[in-house]
Amino acid sequence: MTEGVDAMLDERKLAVLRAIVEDYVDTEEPVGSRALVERHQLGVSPATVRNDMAVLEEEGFIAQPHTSAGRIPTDKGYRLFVDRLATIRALSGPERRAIGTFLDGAVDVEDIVRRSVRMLAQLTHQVAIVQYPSMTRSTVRHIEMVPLESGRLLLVIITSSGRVEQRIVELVDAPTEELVADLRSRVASAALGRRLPEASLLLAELIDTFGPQDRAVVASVVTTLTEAFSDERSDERIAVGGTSNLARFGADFDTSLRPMLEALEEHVVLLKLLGEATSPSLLTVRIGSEVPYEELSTASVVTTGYGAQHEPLATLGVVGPMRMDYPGTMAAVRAVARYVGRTLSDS
Amino acid sequence: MTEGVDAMLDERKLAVLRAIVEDYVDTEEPVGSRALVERHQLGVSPATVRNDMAVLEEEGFIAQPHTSAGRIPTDKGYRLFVDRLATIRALSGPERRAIGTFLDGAVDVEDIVRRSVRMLAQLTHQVAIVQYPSMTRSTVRHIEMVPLESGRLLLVIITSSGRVEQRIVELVDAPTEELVADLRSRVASAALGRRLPEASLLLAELIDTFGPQDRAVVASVVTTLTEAFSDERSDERIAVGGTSNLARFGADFDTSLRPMLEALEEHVVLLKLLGEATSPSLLTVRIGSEVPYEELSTASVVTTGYGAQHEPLATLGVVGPMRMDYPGTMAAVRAVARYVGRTLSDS
DNA sequence: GACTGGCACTCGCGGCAGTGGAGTGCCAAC
DNA sequence: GTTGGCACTCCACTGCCGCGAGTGCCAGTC
Repeated sequence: MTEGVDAMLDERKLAVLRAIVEDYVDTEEPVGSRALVERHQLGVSPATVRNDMAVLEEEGFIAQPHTSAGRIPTDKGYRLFVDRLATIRALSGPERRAIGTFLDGAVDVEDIVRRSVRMLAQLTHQVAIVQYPSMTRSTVRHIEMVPLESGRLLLVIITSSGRVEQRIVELVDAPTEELVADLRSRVASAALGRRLPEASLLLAELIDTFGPQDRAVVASVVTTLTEAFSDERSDERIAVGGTSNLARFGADFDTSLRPMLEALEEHVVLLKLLGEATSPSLLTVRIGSEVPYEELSTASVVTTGYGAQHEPLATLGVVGPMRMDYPGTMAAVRAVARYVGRTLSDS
Repeated sequence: MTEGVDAMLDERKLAVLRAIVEDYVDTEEPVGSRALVERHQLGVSPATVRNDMAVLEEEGFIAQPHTSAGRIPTDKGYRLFVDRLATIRALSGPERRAIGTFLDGAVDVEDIVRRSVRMLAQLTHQVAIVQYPSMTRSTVRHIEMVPLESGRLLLVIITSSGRVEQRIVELVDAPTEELVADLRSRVASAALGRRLPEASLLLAELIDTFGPQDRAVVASVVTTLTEAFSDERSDERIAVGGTSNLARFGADFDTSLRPMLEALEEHVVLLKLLGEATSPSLLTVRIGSEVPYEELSTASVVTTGYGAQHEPLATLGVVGPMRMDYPGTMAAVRAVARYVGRTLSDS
């Protein structure tokens, strides 16, 4: 496939494609052969460029909206551009510093997510989506177990993603102090540092290691913990920002923007979208028809996982028009993901 | 003022105004005299209606987009309609049941707010805004105080709004069991059932009632509780839904919708908007220029407080085009507020 | 005096033809 | 392989015209 492209398209044709993508992203208008040679140092005449364009069109990388118009890139054209022609532009120093200082001010997970959505939308001028750190992919950092009055037991779980959950277990009769102490230490050694699903499994095995008279208590506690671990609600949560940037689509509101706004409110759809990225930790770019949702098939989606050292906790990214500044957007998404990951593991 | 209106406008002119508002809301088009007499039983001819319309226009209740067009209501016209001509239409049985069952499924405050935003947007086909229950306006329902190992003390606070907060106090040396028991009961009697700011004051007074050797401990605990009580972050939070209903504005995207979308993302602005309602517990309707924000001055805002028995915890409402179904919207907002209040105090 | 039918007038909107210009494809020449 | 030239296409824009909805006014009627 790649050889095919190389055989078909020489260096200059690729340069023409790159120039077309760049100009079109810039001007939002179909770009013609004359404008191309004027704005770029291609060293050839418009006529030559026209010949190249004819080939590029035949191969499906560019298209004409109508006969007497310039060319615009197709999905396939953008794909080639992203894969082989674009270099991810590093963010400017001020931009990087802005991300850092803005995220450093965050006080908790909620705040980090909100700030990063805002940051991402601002940097890319597109719609930003940030998934809350996933419970199932984070690890158990701390478990507190405190007897309250009248046989109730308070459980507090702190995860590596900074989330704090508390549960209260109602027990038929109050456990002895020794039992609680024993349970506490055994639960700790079974769960601490482990991923939530794994911890659940180990905790389940714990029940049988207790004497029969204690099993009822242990079972309730374990069940409650397991429930808290697998609490899907926290995996379902998502923050969206910068929807006013939908204006960049420039299209007709009712036919194009409205369905998108609706899709963006359907967090279930967005979660699937984020979850379907090919590689959870790498930067994924899906362009136009590659986006697996009808409503967003005129858009492109740039996502990446975030979290500590290649252990993605969740995904974030942006949704924007196919005609977007891919190098800049990819750089911004990657940078924000890194900072968020760092901020989360620091706190 | 009211006498002025009554003197100026007889019964039929008011009926004409009502008919114009209703038809315009329905059809989205300027309404002419012929259409009016056809759709309503006014018992007079178009010519007569035209005379009435001329008076209504002179008084500023209706206007013509251009000479040869029908009339549309002005801000002032809608105001009169809402104040004197509209009767709040009760919701249908199925609608009411839908609210009830949908909100009953909620598991916590977060969920209640999310569900009510969705519900409100769906019922009104407008942009729904729900403020999270205010900490400062809710009361202390329960305080748990549990000594942990190594001189740490776990505090759990449950408020009337269903919110659960926990804090851990680090103490230089571990308090005796008696002290904790004493503190627990005195804190409870000072704070339980009281509003958070009030409770803070009473707790502060508590410090001096303890012996000097215990004051350091008591002071730390009270400080932590007070901090938790006045946690402003929870007062700042807001949920927005149904933004795709902005399509109902039908106006040009860039000039009108875009600024609105931006305003709706500025939760600070929205919080002010909700906070500025004339009466916190009553239904407030602000129309067009009455809305205190430039970006939303082509919109109307319907809000009301919610919470248990006339003790508003926070505010919710909708933002929609001036041309909205006021009776229906007002009914929906009021109904959802009631159900949310009930659900919160139940849980 | 209030209401009505008739009538002239206004003005936005949709359809239509004409024009200009941007851009192309092709071809012959270098 | 590249280039300049040229004929061709087709969209965007403009001005024009006729239609129809709606009005305001006036004279006539109950």
